[in-house]
Amino acid sequence: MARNDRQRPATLRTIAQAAGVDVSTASRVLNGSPEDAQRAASHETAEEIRRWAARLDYRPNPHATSLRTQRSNLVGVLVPRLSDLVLATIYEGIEDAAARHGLTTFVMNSHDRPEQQRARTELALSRHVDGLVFGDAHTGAAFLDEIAERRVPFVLVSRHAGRHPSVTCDDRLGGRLVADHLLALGHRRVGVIAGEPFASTGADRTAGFVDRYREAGFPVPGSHVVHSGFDAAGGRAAAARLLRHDPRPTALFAVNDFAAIGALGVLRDQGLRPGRDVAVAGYNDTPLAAELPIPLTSVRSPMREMGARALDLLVELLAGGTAPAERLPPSLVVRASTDPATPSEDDRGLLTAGH
Amino acid sequence: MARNDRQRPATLRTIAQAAGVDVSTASRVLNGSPEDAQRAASHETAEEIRRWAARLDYRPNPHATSLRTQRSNLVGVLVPRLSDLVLATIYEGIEDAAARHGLTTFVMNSHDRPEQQRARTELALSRHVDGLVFGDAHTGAAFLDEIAERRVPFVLVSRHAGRHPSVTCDDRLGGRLVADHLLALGHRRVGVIAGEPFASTGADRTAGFVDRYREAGFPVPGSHVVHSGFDAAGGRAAAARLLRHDPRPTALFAVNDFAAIGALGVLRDQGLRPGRDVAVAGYNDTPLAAELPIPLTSVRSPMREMGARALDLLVELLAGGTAPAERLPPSLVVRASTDPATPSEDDRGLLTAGH
DNA sequence: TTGTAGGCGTTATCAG
DNA sequence: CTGATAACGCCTACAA
Repeated sequence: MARNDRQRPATLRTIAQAAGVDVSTASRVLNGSPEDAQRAASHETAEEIRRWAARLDYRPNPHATSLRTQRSNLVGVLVPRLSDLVLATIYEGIEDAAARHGLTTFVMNSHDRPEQQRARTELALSRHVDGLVFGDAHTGAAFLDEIAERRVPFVLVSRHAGRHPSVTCDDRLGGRLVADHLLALGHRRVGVIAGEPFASTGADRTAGFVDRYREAGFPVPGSHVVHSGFDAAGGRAAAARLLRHDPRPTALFAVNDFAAIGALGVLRDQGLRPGRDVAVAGYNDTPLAAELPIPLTSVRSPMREMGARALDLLVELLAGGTAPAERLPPSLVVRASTDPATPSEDDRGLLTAGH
Repeated sequence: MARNDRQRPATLRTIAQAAGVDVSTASRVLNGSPEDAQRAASHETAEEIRRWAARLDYRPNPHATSLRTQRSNLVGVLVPRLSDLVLATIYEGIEDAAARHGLTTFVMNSHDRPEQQRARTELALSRHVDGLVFGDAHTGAAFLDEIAERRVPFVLVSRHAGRHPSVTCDDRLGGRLVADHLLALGHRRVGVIAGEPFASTGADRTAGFVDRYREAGFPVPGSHVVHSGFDAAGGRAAAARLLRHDPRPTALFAVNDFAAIGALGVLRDQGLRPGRDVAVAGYNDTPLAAELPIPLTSVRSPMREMGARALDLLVELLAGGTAPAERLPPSLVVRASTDPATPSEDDRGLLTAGH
């Protein structure tokens, strides 16, 4: 009893023989353009071919096609880590769009480590991908320039770097929205949990926020801008540092919801009430933001859309077109962590402000 | 200026010509087994070939190899949704293991919808994957049986179904651990937020929990077991229903951390203090569990390991071997949401009890 | 409208 | 030990 009796898939030859035509006719009918199909065979025989294809469960062998056409229809995607909800969501957008274009994507984690970015990229290249999407760009790193020089088509998503094509959220604007909101609530002494310095997301959100405060006449001192990991632990450490200032800030802006959650933890540990004693705002409007015991004010960024757009851009690039940088608009969602008056039971997340 | 000047990658022929040997020799040296390489050429020429390969940045074209060998080294992975932290983490484990085995994986979301499971699986099959990993198995669905009948190698992960090979957490045990804990704390009237009925995870966790309570002489009435989505919204709805009972349960077991977070929200909205008025326990020990304002008691399940093991099993299957079902052990992590005495600042998550 | 032939890059087989 | 040759499945230029 052979266990390996998974039958070989039908090939064009199989179909052609069954339908009594030659291989090229079958090919034109099944895999060619609609017009090709029309010209290739009479309606009658075309139908016959299609019937056989269906019956024999024919599917073109993509490896043969790739070999022949020099296109793999494969796209490599690099993210810091897929277990980061933000990047998982962006990837869902990428994957959706890829499916629409008949492309297959595969993701890899780089953990934001340069040597892993290199290694994973080389791995993707060795799979002969048609192009790449990077969700883990580091500003100022030479790596992407090198890839670009090798004429490998790619698009950045979420973070931008250099003049490479990218799809991002308008993070400066997002930072400004938070600043506007906190200013309106009367906060003058604020701290920023700024994320990793190499990520444009954190840098831009911080810059937009700080700019607005400076314009308003309340410049944020450097001591009140603290870099951090993008996770709760990072947020916790940064918040602890910021709260050591005396007088302490009355509001904290974390460039990321998870960091904000860490900050909330620190407040609780110190017996401070988020939203009353210290306001806290996050970024990305992660589904959890609305669900927290004290719902979190956050900037909503169009994560799925960013992913989808990035892949669309890549497709244009692959078609020989050109890809501009795109910035998608954010919007502020006000909740109780900055504004205790905000109703929290029924209309979670429905109260949005923003442009 | 052609924009399409991405140069064609070097092929075996290129290398062979450069090194002054024939193609098959180059092939044996570069892509054959180490012994093959030894036999194929003198150490001298072998080195020469390797040097050229490195210089010309040669990488075997995987499409050609697949075509020739009838193996794609591709594995399709199906999950309900990748933006679910649990599945993203499992997938990271899968991807790690796949890389170790020289396999490429690609993930797709099925949203737990049967028609999408079918469609995505067919898509994977049309990519000529060597095998599949399903993270979205539905108990009692005929779908997997059909796939098995077609002799497509696959392994289930996280959820089991039928007698198909699977790698899961020992969810019954996990449920028992929670029951043990709540019983020890004196809870006699408890409610279960049971997850989706088609997922073995929720069903087993519930069963283990309920069994233990029955054994202890406090059977959980059916009215106190409520199905729910695996997200916060689902948990919120279920918790609201459970808390309508009079007298109300003194403890809630949610088969999933996100559902537990939803339950925490409901408690807050009703002015009840988690851990004091009503105990809440979750499952999976998501990184967030420890970070919540009131840290969440949860069952730690080895998510990455499950993913990695599942892929290892698939590899065995592909090698013609056999794959038993595996259940990995869970462990309970006690925190303030069930036991207010639990210290919460310093040693979050370090206090584990376990099987 | 239909058919033929060659080649994409690799590997396996067979002959020297 | 080395080298030629065929074939994996598909696509397409060219011929009939």
